[in-house]
Amino acid sequence: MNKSKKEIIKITAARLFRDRGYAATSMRDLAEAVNLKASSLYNHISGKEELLQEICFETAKRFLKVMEEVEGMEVSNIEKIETLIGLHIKTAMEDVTSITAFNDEWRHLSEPDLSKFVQLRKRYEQRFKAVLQTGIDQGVFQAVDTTVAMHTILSSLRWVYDWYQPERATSLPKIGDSITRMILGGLQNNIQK
Amino acid sequence: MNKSKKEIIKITAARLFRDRGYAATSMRDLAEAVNLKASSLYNHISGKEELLQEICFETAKRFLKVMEEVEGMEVSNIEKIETLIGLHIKTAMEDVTSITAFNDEWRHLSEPDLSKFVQLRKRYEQRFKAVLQTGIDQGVFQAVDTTVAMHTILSSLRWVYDWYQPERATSLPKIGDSITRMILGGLQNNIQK
DNA sequence: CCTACCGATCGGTAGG
DNA sequence: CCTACCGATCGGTAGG
Repeated sequence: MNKSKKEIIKITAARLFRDRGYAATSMRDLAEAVNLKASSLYNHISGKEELLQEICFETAKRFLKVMEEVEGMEVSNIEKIETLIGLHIKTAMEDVTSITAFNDEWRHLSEPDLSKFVQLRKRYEQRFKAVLQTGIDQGVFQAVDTTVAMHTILSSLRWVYDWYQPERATSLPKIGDSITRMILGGLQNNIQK
Repeated sequence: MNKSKKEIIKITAARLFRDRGYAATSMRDLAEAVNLKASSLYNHISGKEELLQEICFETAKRFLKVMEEVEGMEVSNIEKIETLIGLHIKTAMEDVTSITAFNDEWRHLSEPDLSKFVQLRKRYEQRFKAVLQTGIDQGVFQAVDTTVAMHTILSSLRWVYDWYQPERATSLPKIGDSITRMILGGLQNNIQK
Protein backbone atom coordinates (compact mmCIF):
# COMPACT_ATOMS: atom_id res chain seq x y z
CA MET A 1 0.00 0.00 0.00
CA ASN A 2 2.82 2.42 0.84
CA LYS A 3 4.61 0.88 -2.10
CA SER A 4 1.78 1.60 -4.44
CA LYS A 5 1.70 5.26 -3.47
CA LYS A 6 5.43 5.50 -3.95
CA GLU A 7 5.04 4.02 -7.42
CA ILE A 8 2.49 6.70 -8.28
CA ILE A 9 4.83 9.39 -7.04
CA LYS A 10 7.70 7.94 -9.03
CA ILE A 11 5.76 7.67 -12.27
CA THR A 12 4.49 11.21 -11.84
CA ALA A 13 8.01 12.41 -11.10
CA ALA A 14 9.29 10.76 -14.27
CA ARG A 15 6.69 12.64 -16.28
CA LEU A 16 7.54 15.98 -14.68
CA PHE A 17 11.29 15.39 -15.05
CA ARG A 18 10.72 14.67 -18.73
CA ASP A 19 8.48 17.69 -19.29
CA ARG A 20 10.36 20.33 -17.30
CA GLY A 21 13.69 18.73 -16.39
CA TYR A 22 14.81 17.54 -12.96
CA ALA A 23 16.16 20.87 -11.70
CA ALA A 24 13.09 22.82 -12.82
CA THR A 25 10.68 20.40 -11.12
CA SER A 26 9.95 21.38 -7.52
CA MET A 27 8.74 19.03 -4.83
CA ARG A 28 5.68 21.28 -4.55
CA ASP A 29 4.93 20.72 -8.26
CA LEU A 30 5.22 17.00 -7.71
CA ALA A 31 3.11 17.06 -4.56
CA GLU A 32 0.35 18.95 -6.31
CA ALA A 33 0.39 16.48 -9.21
CA VAL A 34 -0.30 13.61 -6.79
CA ASN A 35 -2.71 15.60 -4.60
CA LEU A 36 -0.51 15.88 -1.54
CA LYS A 37 1.25 18.64 0.34
CA ALA A 38 4.98 18.76 -0.26
CA SER A 39 5.82 17.60 3.24
CA SER A 40 3.70 14.47 2.85
CA LEU A 41 5.86 13.21 0.01
CA TYR A 42 8.53 12.44 2.58
CA ASN A 43 6.41 9.72 4.14
CA HIS A 44 6.96 7.76 0.93
CA ILE A 45 10.37 8.82 -0.27
CA SER A 46 13.58 10.00 1.33
CA GLY A 47 14.11 12.93 -1.02
CA LYS A 48 14.01 14.29 -4.53
CA GLU A 49 17.15 12.56 -5.69
CA GLU A 50 15.91 9.14 -4.63
CA LEU A 51 13.25 9.44 -7.32
CA LEU A 52 15.78 10.29 -10.01
CA GLN A 53 18.10 7.57 -8.81
CA GLU A 54 15.44 4.87 -9.03
CA ILE A 55 14.16 6.05 -12.41
CA CYS A 56 17.67 6.00 -13.85
CA PHE A 57 18.78 2.64 -12.45
CA GLU A 58 15.54 0.79 -13.07
CA THR A 59 15.59 1.92 -16.67
CA ALA A 60 19.23 0.94 -17.02
CA LYS A 61 18.43 -2.52 -15.71
CA ARG A 62 15.66 -2.99 -18.27
CA PHE A 63 18.05 -2.23 -21.10
CA LEU A 64 20.73 -4.51 -19.72
CA LYS A 65 18.20 -7.34 -19.53
CA VAL A 66 17.41 -6.90 -23.22
CA MET A 67 21.12 -6.96 -24.00
CA GLU A 68 21.55 -10.24 -22.12
CA GLU A 69 18.63 -11.82 -23.93
CA VAL A 70 19.99 -10.89 -27.32
CA GLU A 71 23.55 -11.96 -26.53
CA GLY A 72 22.23 -15.42 -25.71
CA MET A 73 20.36 -15.82 -28.97
CA GLU A 74 21.53 -18.36 -31.51
CA VAL A 75 21.09 -16.21 -34.59
CA SER A 76 23.23 -14.29 -37.05
CA ASN A 77 24.75 -11.00 -35.96
CA ILE A 78 22.59 -9.16 -38.42
CA GLU A 79 19.56 -10.53 -36.63
CA LYS A 80 21.14 -9.70 -33.28
CA ILE A 81 21.51 -6.02 -34.18
CA GLU A 82 18.08 -6.04 -35.73
CA THR A 83 16.58 -7.56 -32.58
CA LEU A 84 18.58 -5.25 -30.35
CA ILE A 85 17.20 -2.20 -32.13
CA GLY A 86 13.65 -3.54 -32.17
CA LEU A 87 13.67 -4.54 -28.49
CA HIS A 88 15.41 -1.31 -27.55
CA ILE A 89 12.55 0.68 -29.05
CA LYS A 90 9.94 -1.67 -27.60
CA THR A 91 11.50 -1.54 -24.12
CA ALA A 92 11.80 2.23 -24.25
CA MET A 93 8.17 2.56 -25.26
CA GLU A 94 6.92 0.45 -22.38
CA ASP A 95 7.93 3.31 -20.09
CA VAL A 96 8.43 6.27 -22.34
CA THR A 97 8.37 8.93 -19.65
CA SER A 98 11.14 7.25 -17.69
CA ILE A 99 13.31 6.84 -20.75
CA THR A 100 13.53 10.54 -21.54
CA ALA A 101 14.34 11.37 -17.92
CA PHE A 102 16.89 8.54 -17.98
CA ASN A 103 18.51 9.88 -21.15
CA ASP A 104 18.95 13.48 -20.09
CA GLU A 105 18.61 13.90 -16.34
CA TRP A 106 21.05 11.34 -14.93
CA ARG A 107 23.74 14.01 -14.76
CA HIS A 108 21.90 15.51 -11.77
CA LEU A 109 22.72 12.43 -9.71
CA SER A 110 25.34 13.00 -7.05
CA GLU A 111 28.19 10.70 -6.15
CA PRO A 112 28.53 7.80 -5.80
CA ASP A 113 25.42 7.13 -7.89
CA LEU A 114 26.65 9.32 -10.71
CA SER A 115 29.81 7.28 -11.25
CA LYS A 116 27.90 4.04 -10.86
CA PHE A 117 25.43 5.09 -13.51
CA VAL A 118 28.09 6.22 -15.98
CA GLN A 119 29.81 2.88 -15.41
CA LEU A 120 26.63 0.94 -16.15
CA ARG A 121 26.08 2.83 -19.36
CA LYS A 122 29.67 2.36 -20.45
CA ARG A 123 29.35 -1.40 -19.99
CA TYR A 124 26.17 -1.44 -22.06
CA GLU A 125 27.94 0.42 -24.85
CA GLN A 126 30.89 -1.97 -24.75
CA ARG A 127 28.60 -4.94 -25.22
CA PHE A 128 26.79 -3.23 -28.06
CA LYS A 129 30.11 -2.61 -29.77
CA ALA A 130 31.10 -6.24 -29.25
CA VAL A 131 28.05 -7.39 -31.20
CA LEU A 132 28.94 -5.01 -34.01
CA GLN A 133 32.58 -6.13 -34.01
CA THR A 134 31.61 -9.78 -34.31
CA GLY A 135 29.43 -8.86 -37.27
CA ILE A 136 32.37 -7.12 -38.89
CA ASP A 137 34.67 -10.07 -38.18
CA GLN A 138 32.13 -12.35 -39.81
CA GLY A 139 32.07 -10.08 -42.83
CA VAL A 140 28.35 -9.32 -42.61
CA PHE A 141 28.91 -5.65 -41.77
CA GLN A 142 31.31 -3.32 -43.52
CA ALA A 143 34.36 -2.38 -41.48
CA VAL A 144 32.98 0.74 -39.81
CA ASP A 145 34.40 2.22 -36.62
CA THR A 146 32.31 0.42 -33.99
CA THR A 147 32.36 3.45 -31.67
CA VAL A 148 30.92 5.65 -34.39
CA ALA A 149 28.41 3.01 -35.46
CA MET A 150 27.28 2.30 -31.89
CA HIS A 151 26.73 5.96 -31.04
CA THR A 152 25.02 6.63 -34.36
CA ILE A 153 22.63 3.71 -33.93
CA LEU A 154 21.70 4.43 -30.31
CA SER A 155 21.46 8.13 -30.97
CA SER A 156 19.27 7.63 -34.03
CA LEU A 157 16.67 5.93 -31.84
CA ARG A 158 16.35 8.77 -29.38
CA TRP A 159 13.97 10.98 -31.33
CA VAL A 160 11.30 8.26 -31.20
CA TYR A 161 10.97 8.65 -27.43
CA ASP A 162 10.48 12.38 -27.62
CA TRP A 163 8.24 12.21 -30.64
CA TYR A 164 6.13 9.34 -29.35
CA GLN A 165 2.49 9.98 -28.51
CA PRO A 166 0.07 7.25 -27.47
CA GLU A 167 -2.21 7.79 -30.48
CA ARG A 168 0.75 6.98 -32.70
CA ALA A 169 1.26 3.66 -30.91
CA THR A 170 -0.18 1.46 -33.68
CA SER A 171 2.42 2.56 -36.16
CA LEU A 172 5.32 2.08 -33.75
CA PRO A 173 6.48 -1.35 -34.96
CA LYS A 174 6.39 0.00 -38.50
CA ILE A 175 8.55 2.94 -37.47
CA GLY A 176 10.94 0.57 -35.71
CA ASP A 177 11.22 -1.43 -38.91
CA SER A 178 11.91 1.68 -40.96
CA ILE A 179 14.69 2.80 -38.66
CA THR A 180 16.17 -0.68 -38.53
CA ARG A 181 16.14 -0.90 -42.31
CA MET A 182 17.90 2.45 -42.67
CA ILE A 183 20.59 1.55 -40.17
CA LEU A 184 21.18 -2.00 -41.30
CA GLY A 185 21.26 -0.83 -44.90
CA GLY A 186 24.00 1.55 -43.88
CA LEU A 187 25.96 -1.11 -42.03
CA GLN A 188 25.82 -3.59 -44.86
CA ASN A 189 26.41 -1.45 -47.90
CA ASN A 190 28.85 1.06 -49.18
CA ILE A 191 27.65 4.28 -50.66
CA GLN A 192 26.87 4.10 -54.36
CA LYS A 193 27.42 7.41 -56.06
CA MET B 1 33.68 47.03 -25.38
CA ASN B 2 30.41 46.39 -23.60
CA LYS B 3 29.59 44.08 -26.48
CA SER B 4 32.73 42.09 -26.01
CA LYS B 5 32.02 41.51 -22.33
CA LYS B 6 28.50 40.41 -23.19
CA GLU B 7 29.92 37.93 -25.68
CA ILE B 8 32.15 36.46 -22.99
CA ILE B 9 29.19 36.17 -20.65
CA LYS B 10 27.11 34.50 -23.35
CA ILE B 11 29.77 31.98 -24.30
CA THR B 12 30.34 31.14 -20.66
CA ALA B 13 26.60 30.79 -20.12
CA ALA B 14 26.35 28.39 -23.06
CA ARG B 15 29.03 26.22 -21.48
CA LEU B 16 27.33 26.20 -18.08
CA PHE B 17 23.91 25.53 -19.62
CA ARG B 18 25.41 22.58 -21.47
CA ASP B 19 27.23 21.21 -18.42
CA ARG B 20 24.56 21.67 -15.76
CA GLY B 21 21.40 22.62 -17.63
CA TYR B 22 19.69 26.01 -17.74
CA ALA B 23 17.60 25.61 -14.59
CA ALA B 24 20.51 24.31 -12.53
CA THR B 25 22.80 27.17 -13.53
CA SER B 26 22.55 30.15 -11.20
CA MET B 27 23.45 33.70 -12.06
CA ARG B 28 25.97 33.51 -9.23
CA ASP B 29 27.64 30.49 -10.89
CA LEU B 30 27.79 32.43 -14.12
CA ALA B 31 29.09 35.59 -12.42
CA GLU B 32 31.86 33.66 -10.71
CA ALA B 33 32.86 32.04 -14.00
CA VAL B 34 33.41 35.47 -15.56
CA ASN B 35 34.92 37.02 -12.41
CA LEU B 36 32.06 39.33 -11.56
CA LYS B 37 29.51 39.67 -8.81
CA ALA B 38 26.05 38.50 -9.78
CA SER B 39 24.60 42.00 -9.75
CA SER B 40 27.22 43.23 -12.23
CA LEU B 41 25.98 40.84 -14.88
CA TYR B 42 22.95 43.05 -15.29
CA ASN B 43 25.04 45.88 -16.67
CA HIS B 44 25.56 43.66 -19.73
CA ILE B 45 22.38 41.65 -20.01
CA SER B 46 18.75 42.13 -19.12
CA GLY B 47 18.35 38.76 -17.42
CA LYS B 48 19.04 35.04 -17.45
CA GLU B 49 16.55 34.21 -20.16
CA GLU B 50 18.01 36.72 -22.57
CA LEU B 51 21.15 34.59 -22.65
CA LEU B 52 19.23 31.43 -23.44
CA GLN B 53 17.12 33.25 -26.02
CA GLU B 54 20.14 34.54 -27.90
CA ILE B 55 21.97 31.22 -27.76
CA CYS B 56 18.94 29.39 -29.15
CA PHE B 57 18.07 31.82 -31.92
CA GLU B 58 21.60 32.52 -33.07
CA THR B 59 22.24 28.80 -33.36
CA ALA B 60 18.96 28.30 -35.22
CA LYS B 61 19.96 31.01 -37.69
CA ARG B 62 23.29 29.32 -38.37
CA PHE B 63 21.54 26.08 -39.28
CA LEU B 64 18.99 27.83 -41.47
CA LYS B 65 21.80 29.53 -43.35
CA VAL B 66 23.36 26.15 -44.13
CA MET B 67 19.98 24.89 -45.33
CA GLU B 68 19.63 27.85 -47.70
CA GLU B 69 23.12 27.30 -49.10
CA VAL B 70 22.45 23.65 -49.80
CA GLU B 71 19.01 24.26 -51.30
CA GLY B 72 20.61 26.60 -53.83
CA MET B 73 23.25 24.08 -54.92
CA GLU B 74 23.11 22.63 -58.42
CA VAL B 75 23.94 19.05 -57.50
CA SER B 76 22.16 15.72 -57.14
CA ASN B 77 19.94 15.16 -54.14
CA ILE B 78 22.31 12.54 -52.85
CA GLU B 79 25.01 15.18 -52.73
CA LYS B 80 22.58 17.62 -51.14
CA ILE B 81 21.85 15.28 -48.25
CA GLU B 82 25.52 14.40 -48.03
CA THR B 83 26.44 18.10 -47.91
CA LEU B 84 23.65 18.87 -45.48
CA ILE B 85 24.91 16.26 -43.05
CA GLY B 86 28.53 17.31 -43.45
CA LEU B 87 27.81 21.01 -43.02
CA HIS B 88 25.42 20.30 -40.17
CA ILE B 89 28.22 18.60 -38.25
CA LYS B 90 30.74 21.25 -39.25
CA THR B 91 28.42 24.09 -38.24
CA ALA B 92 27.59 22.43 -34.95
CA MET B 93 31.25 21.94 -34.15
CA GLU B 94 32.10 25.56 -34.74
CA ASP B 95 30.16 26.35 -31.57
CA VAL B 96 29.76 23.05 -29.82
CA THR B 97 28.76 24.42 -26.44
CA SER B 98 25.90 26.44 -27.89
CA ILE B 99 24.61 23.50 -29.88
CA THR B 100 23.99 21.28 -26.87
CA ALA B 101 22.26 24.07 -24.98
CA PHE B 102 20.26 24.77 -28.15
CA ASN B 103 19.24 21.13 -28.47
CA ASP B 104 18.02 20.56 -24.95
CA GLU B 105 17.39 23.84 -23.14
CA TRP B 106 15.11 25.75 -25.52
CA ARG B 107 12.08 24.42 -23.65
CA HIS B 108 12.93 26.79 -20.80
CA LEU B 109 12.15 29.76 -23.04
CA SER B 110 8.94 31.53 -22.14
CA GLU B 111 6.35 32.83 -24.58
CA PRO B 112 6.37 34.26 -27.15
CA ASP B 113 9.95 33.11 -27.79
CA LEU B 114 9.07 29.50 -27.10
CA SER B 115 6.48 29.34 -29.88
CA LYS B 116 8.71 31.29 -32.22
CA PHE B 117 11.56 28.85 -31.65
CA VAL B 118 9.40 25.78 -32.15
CA GLN B 119 8.12 27.34 -35.36
CA LEU B 120 11.66 27.96 -36.63
CA ARG B 121 12.64 24.40 -35.96
CA LYS B 122 9.54 23.04 -37.62
CA ARG B 123 10.29 25.00 -40.77
CA TYR B 124 13.85 23.65 -40.82
CA GLU B 125 12.53 20.11 -40.58
CA GLN B 126 10.02 20.71 -43.38
CA ARG B 127 12.79 21.84 -45.68
CA PHE B 128 14.96 18.86 -44.75
CA LYS B 129 12.06 16.56 -45.57
CA ALA B 130 11.53 18.32 -48.89
CA VAL B 131 15.11 17.51 -49.93
CA LEU B 132 14.54 13.88 -49.00
CA GLN B 133 11.22 13.76 -50.86
CA THR B 134 12.78 15.10 -54.04
CA GLY B 135 15.43 12.40 -53.76
CA ILE B 136 12.74 9.77 -53.47
CA ASP B 137 10.80 11.22 -56.42
CA GLN B 138 14.00 11.08 -58.47
CA GLY B 139 14.39 7.45 -57.49
CA VAL B 140 17.80 7.92 -55.86
CA PHE B 141 16.50 7.11 -52.35
CA GLN B 142 14.26 4.24 -51.47
CA ALA B 143 10.70 5.21 -50.59
CA VAL B 144 11.13 5.70 -46.85
CA ASP B 145 8.79 7.76 -44.70
CA THR B 146 10.44 11.19 -44.89
CA THR B 147 9.41 12.05 -41.33
CA VAL B 148 11.09 8.93 -39.99
CA ALA B 149 14.15 9.43 -42.18
CA MET B 150 14.52 13.11 -41.26
CA HIS B 151 14.28 12.49 -37.53
CA THR B 152 16.58 9.48 -37.72
CA ILE B 153 19.23 11.43 -39.63
CA LEU B 154 19.16 14.54 -37.45
CA SER B 155 18.97 12.48 -34.29
CA SER B 156 21.86 10.27 -35.34
CA LEU B 157 24.11 13.34 -35.45
CA ARG B 158 23.40 14.47 -31.93
CA TRP B 159 25.79 12.18 -30.08
CA VAL B 160 28.75 13.81 -31.85
CA TYR B 161 28.13 17.13 -30.07
CA ASP B 162 28.06 15.53 -26.63
CA TRP B 163 30.94 13.23 -27.35
CA TYR B 164 33.12 15.86 -28.98
CA GLN B 165 36.31 16.95 -27.25
CA PRO B 166 38.84 19.34 -28.77
CA GLU B 167 41.60 16.77 -28.84
CA ARG B 168 39.41 14.63 -31.07
CA ALA B 169 39.02 17.48 -33.52
CA THR B 170 41.39 16.14 -36.15
CA SER B 171 39.33 13.04 -36.68
CA LEU B 172 36.06 14.95 -36.95
CA PRO B 173 35.78 15.05 -40.74
CA LYS B 174 36.48 11.33 -40.79
CA ILE B 175 33.69 10.75 -38.28
CA GLY B 176 31.37 12.91 -40.33
CA ASP B 177 32.16 10.79 -43.38
CA SER B 178 31.49 7.57 -41.46
CA ILE B 179 28.11 8.77 -40.29
CA THR B 180 27.22 10.06 -43.73
CA ARG B 181 28.15 6.74 -45.29
CA MET B 182 26.04 4.78 -42.80
CA ILE B 183 23.02 6.97 -43.34
CA LEU B 184 23.28 7.29 -47.10
CA GLY B 185 23.85 3.56 -47.36
CA GLY B 186 20.61 3.10 -45.49
CA LEU B 187 18.72 5.52 -47.67
CA GLN B 188 19.90 3.99 -50.90
CA ASN B 189 19.72 0.30 -50.21
CA ASN B 190 17.27 -2.23 -48.96
CA ILE B 191 18.28 -4.70 -46.32
CA GLN B 192 19.88 -7.84 -47.67
CA LYS B 193 19.26 -10.82 -45.44
C1' DC C 1 -1.34 13.25 6.00
C1' DC C 2 -1.30 18.21 7.55
C1' DT C 3 0.24 23.00 9.49
C1' DA C 4 3.95 25.57 10.49
C1' DC C 5 8.32 26.57 9.75
C1' DC C 6 13.67 26.24 8.84
C1' DG C 7 18.02 27.96 6.54
C1' DA C 8 19.69 28.32 1.92
C1' DT C 9 19.49 30.01 -2.41
C1' DC C 10 17.17 31.95 -6.31
C1' DG C 11 16.81 36.08 -10.03
C1' DG C 12 17.01 40.61 -9.76
C1' DT C 13 17.09 45.87 -8.01
C1' DA C 14 18.64 50.22 -5.54
C1' DG C 15 21.97 53.23 -5.01
C1' DG C 16 26.33 54.73 -5.39
C1' DC D 1 31.49 47.26 -11.02
C1' DC D 2 30.39 46.76 -6.01
C1' DT D 3 27.73 46.35 -1.31
C1' DA D 4 23.54 45.66 0.50
C1' DC D 5 19.36 43.91 0.12
C1' DC D 6 14.48 42.39 -1.73
C1' DG D 7 10.56 38.94 -1.98
C1' DA D 8 9.95 34.39 -3.71
C1' DT D 9 10.91 29.83 -3.74
C1' DC D 10 13.72 25.88 -2.85
C1' DG D 11 14.29 20.91 -0.40
C1' DG D 12 13.34 19.30 3.71
C1' DT D 13 12.07 18.76 9.08
C1' DA D 14 9.35 19.01 13.57
C1' DG D 15 5.57 17.79 15.71
C1' DG D 16 1.22 16.23 15.94
